[in-house]
Amino acid sequence: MRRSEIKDHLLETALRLFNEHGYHATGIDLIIAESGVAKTTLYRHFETKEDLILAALERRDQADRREMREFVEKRATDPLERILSTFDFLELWFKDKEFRGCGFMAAAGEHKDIADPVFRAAEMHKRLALAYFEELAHAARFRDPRRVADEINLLQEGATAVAEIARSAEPARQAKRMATSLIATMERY
Amino acid sequence: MRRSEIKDHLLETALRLFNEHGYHATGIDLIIAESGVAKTTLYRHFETKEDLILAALERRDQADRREMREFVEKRATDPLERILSTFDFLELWFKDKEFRGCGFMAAAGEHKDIADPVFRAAEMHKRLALAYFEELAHAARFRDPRRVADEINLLQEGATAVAEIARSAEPARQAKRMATSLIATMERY
DNA sequence: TAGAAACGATACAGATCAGTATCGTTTTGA
DNA sequence: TCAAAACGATACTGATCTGTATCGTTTCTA
Repeated sequence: MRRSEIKDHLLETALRLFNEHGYHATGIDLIIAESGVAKTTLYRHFETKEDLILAALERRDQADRREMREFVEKRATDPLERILSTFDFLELWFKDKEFRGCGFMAAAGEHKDIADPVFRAAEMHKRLALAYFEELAHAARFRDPRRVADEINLLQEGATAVAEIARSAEPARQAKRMATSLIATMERY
Repeated sequence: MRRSEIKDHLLETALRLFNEHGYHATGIDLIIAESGVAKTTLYRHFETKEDLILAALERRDQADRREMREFVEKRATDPLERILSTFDFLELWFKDKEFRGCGFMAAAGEHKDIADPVFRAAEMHKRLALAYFEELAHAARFRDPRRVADEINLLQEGATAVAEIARSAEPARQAKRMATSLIATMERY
C-alpha cells in the first residue's frame, strides 16, 4: 500500500468496524489488526481514538451527502420528484447487507453529552442533511420549504430507525408514501 | 435499604446510568459506586453485565408501556384522540431534562448483531409498542389498523430520533400534526 | 432464637483498553 | 542519491474492564 493511501485505508476500516460493532466496542487493536497497519502508524495519523472517530464521521458525512446528491440528480429532474427520490436512496441503503442503522445516530447514542465533539459531529451531519431537504423544497417552490424539510427529515429518521430494528427496506417505501400524501397538501407558488 | 429492594435499586441505578452514558461506557464499578451496593451483591442478583442490561431493559419496557397506556386512558376516551394523545406522551418525555433518546434504540445501536440478546430485547420492545398502536387503531375502527399503526410508529421513531439530536420537544408536536393529516385520509368503518 | 443466607468491604485475577517507546526497515522527496 | 521521515513490529505502561475469592457482619426465616 502506498503511504498516501494509509490514512484513507484506516478511515475506511474504522468506519466498517464502527458500523459492525459500534464505537466503544471497536478497539484500536481491532482496527490495526483488520487494516494491517501498525499501531504507531495509526497514532501518527490520529492523536487519539476520538480524533479517529471524528475524522471517520467527517469522511462519512461528506460521502453520504455527495452520494445522495448524485443519486437524486440522476434519478429525477422535476423538483418534486427529487424530494421523493431521497426515499429511494434510503431504500437502497437499507437493502445493503451491511446496513446496521445510521452511524451518526449510533455515534450520538454512544456520546450523549451535547458538549461531546462526537455528538456535535453527528448533530452537524443531521443539520446539513436537513439543509439539503430545505434546498430541494425551495427548488420545488413550496411556500414553507422549512416545514417541508422538517417533515421529510422526520420521516427519513423514522424510516431509518424502524429499518435498523426490522432490518427491512419496507420502511423506506412506507415513508415515501407518507411523504407523498403529506406533500400533496402543502402550498406551492 | 431493605434487602428486597436491592435488586430494584440496582436496576434503577443501572437504567439511569445507561441513559446518561450508554451501555458499554457504563462500567459495573460505576453502577456499584452510584448504587452503594457491593459488587458481590450485584453479581449475586445478576450473573453477568449482559443479564443486568437485559433485566434493566425488561423493567423499562414494562414501565414505559404501562405509563403510556395510563397516560392515554386518562387523556382521552375517543379512540381517535387516543391515538393522537400518544404524541403528547412523547412530548412530555422529550421535555424531561434527563431525556437522551430511546434506551432501546441505544441498546440496539450498541448491540447490532440481530442474534445478540440485547438487540432482541430492543426488537421485542418495539414490536410490543407497535402492537399497542395497532390496538388503538383497531379501536378507532380503521379499515387497515396495521397500516395506521405502522405510520404512527414510524412518526414516533422519527420524532424521537430528531428530538435526541435537537434535544427539543418540538418534533413531538410536529409528528402529531403529521399524524393528524395522514390519519384524516384513512378509511374507517 | 439459631442457623442459613445475603450483605458490605476489599483484594485480586486475567483480559483488554488507549496510548507510548524503541528500533530496524522502507519509502519519499529534494 | 542521500537524508529525513514514515513505516512495521513489538514490547511495554498504567488504567480500566468484568468477574471472583475471602471474610466478618447483618438480616431474614423457619
